[in-house]
Amino acid sequence: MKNSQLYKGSLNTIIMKLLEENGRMYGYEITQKVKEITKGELNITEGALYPALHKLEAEDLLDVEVEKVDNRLRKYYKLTEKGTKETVNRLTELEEFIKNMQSIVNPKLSY
Amino acid sequence: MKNSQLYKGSLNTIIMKLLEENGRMYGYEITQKVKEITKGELNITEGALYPALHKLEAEDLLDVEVEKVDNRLRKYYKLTEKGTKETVNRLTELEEFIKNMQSIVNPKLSY
DNA sequence: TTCTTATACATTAGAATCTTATGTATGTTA
DNA sequence: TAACATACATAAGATTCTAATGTATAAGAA
Repeated sequence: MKNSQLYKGSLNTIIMKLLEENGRMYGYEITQKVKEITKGELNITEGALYPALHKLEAEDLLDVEVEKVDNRLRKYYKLTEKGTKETVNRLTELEEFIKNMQSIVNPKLSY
Repeated sequence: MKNSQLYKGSLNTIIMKLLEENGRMYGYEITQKVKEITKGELNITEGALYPALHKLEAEDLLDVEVEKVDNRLRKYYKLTEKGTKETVNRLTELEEFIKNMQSIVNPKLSY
């Protein structure tokens, strides 16, 4: 499936929100969770996901713990303290973004 | 003002929706309209706007008419027939996108 | 009168984010 | 035994943007 260009720029916020909600998750789990929530409409590709996780970790927003489950490697990510604080900002930004887009799409209702 | 990364990918949809709403508009007018609707929160830069307009025109989604008003050049853009049809798709995509993002941000309300 | 701000177009270098393709490895199911 | 699922990763190239710069006219302030 091809994702709309609209999703560009929203991946970091999605990752951080899911981690806030679920405590800790590994990469593959995130892709499956997003697929489930959006009923298959949004598929996060590995080429987008893994670099994003690495960058968030480098920015000290995520911590990682490596575990071996069923003889397979898993990297569990969770929000750092800094990441938890930043998630609040990102979610506020997302709400503002959605509100603004709705104002543009449905001007009668909003201004 | 710095726009959130979230807006990345949404400019084409914004332009097309405004043209659907207002018949025809010129570039500068679009930037002012968006600023007004979003109460100053979203500022479209020229470096984003003009290439986007040129691309939409090249894709046969927009038509352009050049006029001189008060001794200043204006390029009025309007949707082509193809552009009008495509706008419906883009707006549907935007609604799906917003719905999906809300499902992720507010799981209790939506799944 | 000169400087700033507003109007109106445009391009370009570089950044950020993504897709598509490819690679490695293990486990499960047809 | 072949396909699919799980689980990580990178890399080339595309797309979309920001920030900077450029041209030109008009209006308003110092």
